Amino acid sequence: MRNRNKSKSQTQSSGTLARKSQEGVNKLLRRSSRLSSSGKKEQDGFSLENDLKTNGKEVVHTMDVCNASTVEGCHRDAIENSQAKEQEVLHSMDAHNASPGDDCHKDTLLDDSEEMNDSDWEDGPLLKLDPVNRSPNEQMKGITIEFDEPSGSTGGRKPVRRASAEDKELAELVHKVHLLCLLARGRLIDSACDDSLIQASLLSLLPTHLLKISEVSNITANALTPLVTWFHDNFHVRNLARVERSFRTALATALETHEGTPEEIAALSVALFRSLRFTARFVSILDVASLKPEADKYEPSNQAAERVSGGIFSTSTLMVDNLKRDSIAPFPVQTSPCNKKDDRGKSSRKSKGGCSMSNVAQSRDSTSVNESTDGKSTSQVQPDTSRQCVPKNSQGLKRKGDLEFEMQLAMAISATSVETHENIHDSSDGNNSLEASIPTKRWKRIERVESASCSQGFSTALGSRKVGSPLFWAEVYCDGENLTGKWVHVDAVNAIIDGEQKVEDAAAACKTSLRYVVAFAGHGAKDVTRRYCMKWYKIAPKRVNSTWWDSVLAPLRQLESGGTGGTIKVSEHPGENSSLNHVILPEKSGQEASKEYGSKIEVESSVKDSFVATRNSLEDMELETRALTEPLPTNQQAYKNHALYALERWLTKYQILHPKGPILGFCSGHPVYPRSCVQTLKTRERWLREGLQIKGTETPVKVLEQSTKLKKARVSEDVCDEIDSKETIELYGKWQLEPLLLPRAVNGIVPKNERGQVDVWSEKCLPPGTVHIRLPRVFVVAKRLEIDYAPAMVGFEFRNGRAVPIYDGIVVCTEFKDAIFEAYAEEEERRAAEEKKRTEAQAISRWYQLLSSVITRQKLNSYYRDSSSSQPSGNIQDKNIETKTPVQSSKDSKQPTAHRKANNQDTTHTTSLVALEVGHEHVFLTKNESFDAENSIRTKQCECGFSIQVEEL
DNA sequence: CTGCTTTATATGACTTTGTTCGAA
DNA sequence: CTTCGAACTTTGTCATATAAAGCA
Repeated sequence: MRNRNKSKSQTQSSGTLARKSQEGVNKLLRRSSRLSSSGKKEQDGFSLENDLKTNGKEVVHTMDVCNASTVEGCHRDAIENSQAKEQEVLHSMDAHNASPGDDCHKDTLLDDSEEMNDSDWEDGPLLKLDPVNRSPNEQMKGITIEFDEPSGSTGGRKPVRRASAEDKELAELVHKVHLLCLLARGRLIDSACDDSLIQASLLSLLPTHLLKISEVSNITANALTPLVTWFHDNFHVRNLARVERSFRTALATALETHEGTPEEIAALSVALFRSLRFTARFVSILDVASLKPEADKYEPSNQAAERVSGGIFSTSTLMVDNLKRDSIAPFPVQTSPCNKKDDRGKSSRKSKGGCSMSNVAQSRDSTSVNESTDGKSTSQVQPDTSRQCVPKNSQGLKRKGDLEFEMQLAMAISATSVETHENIHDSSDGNNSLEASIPTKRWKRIERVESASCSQGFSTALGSRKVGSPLFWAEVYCDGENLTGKWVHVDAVNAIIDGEQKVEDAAAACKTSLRYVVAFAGHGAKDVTRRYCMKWYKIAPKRVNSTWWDSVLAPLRQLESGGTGGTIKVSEHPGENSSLNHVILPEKSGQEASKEYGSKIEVESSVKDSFVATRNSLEDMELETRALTEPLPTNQQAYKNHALYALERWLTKYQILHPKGPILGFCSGHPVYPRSCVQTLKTRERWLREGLQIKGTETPVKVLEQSTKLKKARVSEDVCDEIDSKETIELYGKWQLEPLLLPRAVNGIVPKNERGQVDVWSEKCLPPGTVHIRLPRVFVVAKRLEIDYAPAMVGFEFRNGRAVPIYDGIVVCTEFKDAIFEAYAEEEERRAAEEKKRTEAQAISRWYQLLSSVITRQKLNSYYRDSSSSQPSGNIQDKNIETKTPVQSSKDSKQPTAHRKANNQDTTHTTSLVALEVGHEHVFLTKNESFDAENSIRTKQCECGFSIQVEEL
């Protein structure tokens, strides 16, 4: 028996073991697949970013590159034991030696394996590929993984693996954390811009004639032009491999050398404006990790590399971080020679791209190190900047990504060249369409050249990189604009003033979306995305839940509005920043105040207060207006989830237009309604849950037909008419409702529903005059007292593919509440007493059983003297159990047995007492044990001869 | 030939009101 | 005899994402 037990438990445990290890391996596989792909990316100069999105733990690893390889190693070791999957894993790990085009193949492989784990695990190794005999050399040659498509790989290409809820949650968390980090970074930069030393140094550099600008009272955007031009001519974006201690020192260095990252240059411009007593903000696109899981999985997301090796903030400023990695990465990633070469070529190309926005200006002054690697492509656009730096690469092997990149670069350059020239001299907004058309044409031309020069075809649909995107700029408050004053976009890096409409296009050209544009000032921040984003419906789904974001920004907004008011303030009332938060009448006082302010700098502090508050609220209004006056999208799909507009055809089953109008416009013939007319409909029962009921006279506004389930019912029941009425779902809208009015409880009778119960979704669902008593077994009391009650259903449980109601307590009339509580207390007391009595009785009976068996045994022993007390039989030793059981010896049999019972697991009764001298402690060594398999009785023996028999269950 | 629209398909999310049998 | 509780079992529908086809 024991043997059987043992083997059984072994099989059981091995069963669970197998399951456990399978789970473990699956997990490892998943992780290693990520690691391997990231490992590959390291070598390609790409990134570990995907890990950020897939596994929380890996976030840690991705934070420093050096760990990654170690981790990979560990995984490898760990996986070594799992025979079946190992090969695949190793193989996929080796994939980083393969060419970059293998992404999808690899994914296919991993996905397949993941899916098969459930069913095929026990069937032995999956020899899809035969990697065992493959020599490392072969792998090093960059042989692509080939497999014979054993499963017929449905659909041919990459199997789409949908993100699970877990993935989404994780992605959202990463997104949020990233946002917070970027906000923090922005505040850091903002406060560095306030540094008086830096501001003073900037002022000292400024030519005298430009200093006068601070005396202009009603500053306009145009008035800023000479200042911005000067700044642009004197400060340049550059690749810099600096190991910066803090941003402030970085900024100081940038100031000293007149060059720095776009971030630094933009920050310097903000500092300059502030030093001239302008109200200026540092504005940044927060280029966060995607909210959707694996959204940029197939992008060659080089930006992610920056997140790892460089700062998180400078995600899209490739040049800086790539260079950094190449030159100063503390733990250079292992790269095979060929890869390395490639990598370098690529990164230099990237770095060139990073500066593209400012290339035009920089080419004037040849400090720019940004060499173009491919004369052909760029020369069309910017002949001056192209110099052959890495000619080999450009002639020889070109990969899809490179071509793509070069095209984008060219595009960006062309876009910049147009914008820059036109904007400096003329800040009107009329030439948008012209500008937009030019890059496209260029692209086409370039593409033609490229495809001609490179025999291999390529797809322009390939993932594109975020290169050279404008990410940082300044906003200066110009009182001279718009009567009331206005925040003016000033991109000193690219010498663009008042080009807020161009930001979106420029960013889009670089595949950066304006999900979050945040302005930093006064240690606070404000979301100004709406100023720059024209197509809100496109970015809205890419942003976090707005309540979360608003709550995060709320305190920062306060600071910001204080800061933007405070900067411009005259120093007479320095302590006023904190008291700026009361909003006074928005528009009128604002205009007055601005006029007053414009006339003279000495203004009364109260007026200033209102002015400041108004400035902030004016901006709010401006942004709000933009939000509400978004142009109608031209494609229908945009209306699907548009926040402002709706098309009837995109409504869901449970939606309706009420009232149906006004019609705001037409989109390919379909009338466009305001989204506010869209009402969500619910069934009577659904509304009940919210404590609402349908007004007596109302008829369902929409009736849906239910299908499959009731067709079956019809077949079985053959009662068509009745079911037909059942087959519809009657929906009602909000406007048809009134607060729930349940029949009042009268005469102690609880009004119940058709099931004889009360659905307690919330307090509102309780009929008036009743209470919900949530106590276990309380219904017994009510029944005993003959009080009318209804079981309270509180929800559903999904069991066996079926919904089962959950009951909790009862609903009774209020007047019985106290009586029930009283009776319940009594009842519980009684029950507890009974329970106690029962347990005691049970204990006594068990003692009785035990003792009588002991006595019986003893009688038998004394009767048949010859039978020995110890019965050695089988010799099975259980090494696992080594018991030292101290047994108080006593002639009274009760105590030791009790003791033994307590000390031995699974013991039901014991026998065989030998009187011993007092004080001896029995020691039961494992080697003295024996086990009778037939009766499953274990006999333990002390050195003194005392033995004890234990029946194992 | 590109880009938009439609359609098909797959998946995730959400839905949600029993029966039978055996032990106490 | 009644009562209680556990086991059984895998539901349908809608929204959404994606690919592919269709179309201008």
